Amino acid sequence: MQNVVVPEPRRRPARRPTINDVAAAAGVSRGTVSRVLNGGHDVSDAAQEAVERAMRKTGYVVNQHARSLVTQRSQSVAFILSEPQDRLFEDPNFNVLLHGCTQALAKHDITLLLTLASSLEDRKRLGRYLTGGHVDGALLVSTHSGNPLIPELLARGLPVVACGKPLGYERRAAYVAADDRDGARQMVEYLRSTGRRRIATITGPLDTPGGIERLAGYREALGESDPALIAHGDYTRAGGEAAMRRLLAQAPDLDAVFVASDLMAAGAMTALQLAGKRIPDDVAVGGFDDSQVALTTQPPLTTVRQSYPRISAEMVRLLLSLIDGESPAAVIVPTELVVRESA
Amino acid sequence: MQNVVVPEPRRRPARRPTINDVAAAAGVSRGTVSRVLNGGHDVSDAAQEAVERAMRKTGYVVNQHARSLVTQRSQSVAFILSEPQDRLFEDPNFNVLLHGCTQALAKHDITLLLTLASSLEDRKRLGRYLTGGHVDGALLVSTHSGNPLIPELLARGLPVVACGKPLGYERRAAYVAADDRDGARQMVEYLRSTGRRRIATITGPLDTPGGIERLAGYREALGESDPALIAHGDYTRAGGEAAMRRLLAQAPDLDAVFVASDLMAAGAMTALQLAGKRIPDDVAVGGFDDSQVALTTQPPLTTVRQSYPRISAEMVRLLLSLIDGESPAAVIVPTELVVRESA
DNA sequence: GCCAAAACTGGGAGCGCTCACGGTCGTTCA
DNA sequence: TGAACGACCGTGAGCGCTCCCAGTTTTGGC
Repeated sequence: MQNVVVPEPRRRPARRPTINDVAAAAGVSRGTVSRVLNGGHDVSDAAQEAVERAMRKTGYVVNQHARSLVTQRSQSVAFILSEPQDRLFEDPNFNVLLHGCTQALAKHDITLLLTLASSLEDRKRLGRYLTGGHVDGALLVSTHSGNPLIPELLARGLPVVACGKPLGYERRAAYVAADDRDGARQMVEYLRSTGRRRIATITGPLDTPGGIERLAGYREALGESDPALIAHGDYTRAGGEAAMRRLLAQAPDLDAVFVASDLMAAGAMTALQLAGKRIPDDVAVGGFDDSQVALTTQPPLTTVRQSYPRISAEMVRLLLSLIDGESPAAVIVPTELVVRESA
Repeated sequence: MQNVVVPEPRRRPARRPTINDVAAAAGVSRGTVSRVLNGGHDVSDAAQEAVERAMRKTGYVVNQHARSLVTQRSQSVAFILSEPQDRLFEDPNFNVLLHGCTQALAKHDITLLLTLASSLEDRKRLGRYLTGGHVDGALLVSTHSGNPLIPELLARGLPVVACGKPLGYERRAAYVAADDRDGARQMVEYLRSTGRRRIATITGPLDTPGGIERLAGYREALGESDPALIAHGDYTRAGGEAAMRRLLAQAPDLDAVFVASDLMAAGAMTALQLAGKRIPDDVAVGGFDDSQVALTTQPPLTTVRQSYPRISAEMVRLLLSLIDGESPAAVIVPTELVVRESA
């Protein structure tokens, strides 16, 4: 007898029940089961109950692919994370944003999917995935400009809502942004109102909306300003510290500094304290974000609050309207000055 | 003239091209286009090129739902985050795990989807989503026992691989776990080898695999042990600090402590230092995880490394084999002692 | 008691794709 | 020369659902 290789018998895992199985079990037609599945209109109580019993008995779960094929809807949207090295995770605000979106979408029975794309290769696959009909729309946090995913999704007609102005696509993509410029203006005006006259700033990277807009707000509030009072940071604590050192060298007489993020502000405070400056007596410090760190600095940080719950709610509202066929819009959410002890 | 409400004209956004459009444009049949889409076997060079040109011209993107409907595959798997308050995000190791899985799946052209489920409501929707055929399988980080999603997914026959022993489902769900017990044993034996005689431990929560197994390893290495040398923590820094204080009260003569996580170990070190103990002179401290914090403590922490890249690779391998019809298996990944200055 | 409207139900068509099958070539080899 | 084969291609069937239309039954108003 030969050693015959039996063609793999791969036990098919017991075919999933379909709508037909349920219909048969309930003694009704496919159509009636479908009606029960979709809200139960025009279904008699008897039929409704028979179907429900049959579904329980057969362990039926609707096949989303079949459904989506005809409805052209997947009842899910993607939250795109496409930064190479994703620091977003570490940002507590990001968590708030994410959960806010999840909750808001849940009200419409839509599942939120987080998708990562670090490498170029990833980004390609993700592009295919997203435009292949898997999701009804996408949310994304736009940080640095030039995210290659945006034009692709836009070209395919996928509804996209960005959090923060999507540099280069402001006209074509919908977005929700905090009123960075106004927040910065408020802060600087507040600093002036407390008698500060040499107000410096540490900006975010100038290829990010927050970097640009907050600087613009600073300039707006100050009229013209001394270039020596401006230093650029990168939204990290260390970056803020380094920028503050540069500022102190360039303009030793500064008496206030508006820093474009709380984390950088924390770094700046360290630099100031190491330089022997008292906060706020010698130098007032203002931050931006009202994140966790604002409460842990010594002294607590005066900052600008952006309401993330509000932002996430608006993002979802916008996305749903896009999915419904509306045209892209921009929503600017107000910011609010939060005065603590650092200024 | 009456004010007639015109039934919403909703401009249909220019029907997406289908495989038939491509076939027509290329002058071939549906079947040939499909073959090109799926690897291009049995397709002449001329046809191949005509189809590719037609796809470019029409801007064709395959409809994943239609494809999935017949293949019963979605080419995507979910990574489930179902902790209510997700601290995982803050854990740098989690990032490594996530990216590792993404990369490993990418090799098979499978997209990884992160899904959140904080509330019960969320969990229900997620259950529906996952079992509705949207994904081919799921990866999950099992922390506390009793995750209600596990039995549901298992019942529906969805392939599931857990990271860490899924308490209560060890037999039915596949999992990959670090060799917690052996790691703990190694650490304690190392502490003994350096002459320590009163070795205490701070455990993780006892409804987590890490909590249980690391304690078991500690006990194994020590034979019997004094209950006064055991305190329970919750994987937080503050929890570690509190547990250390309790230990110092219960057993002031302890000369070493094995802490079940680096973060707790950092807290424990704070408590020790506040109590005037020198590390490692008076008390040696050993951690677990080899996370970022192990390098930032003063002195640097001796700890147990678990290889997250390895774990993620194994998880993906296991999941793919499950999807292929293999039966669940458990993989235990070795752990390794990393000696620094704290012990 | 009659008729129209409302309530409910069944089933055909079709969403966009893959798969299996069978047909048509041109080649090869006895 | 012709049978056998491989390369290539087209087509029907069908995945599991929703949608819609054409019934059939029930209800209500006069």
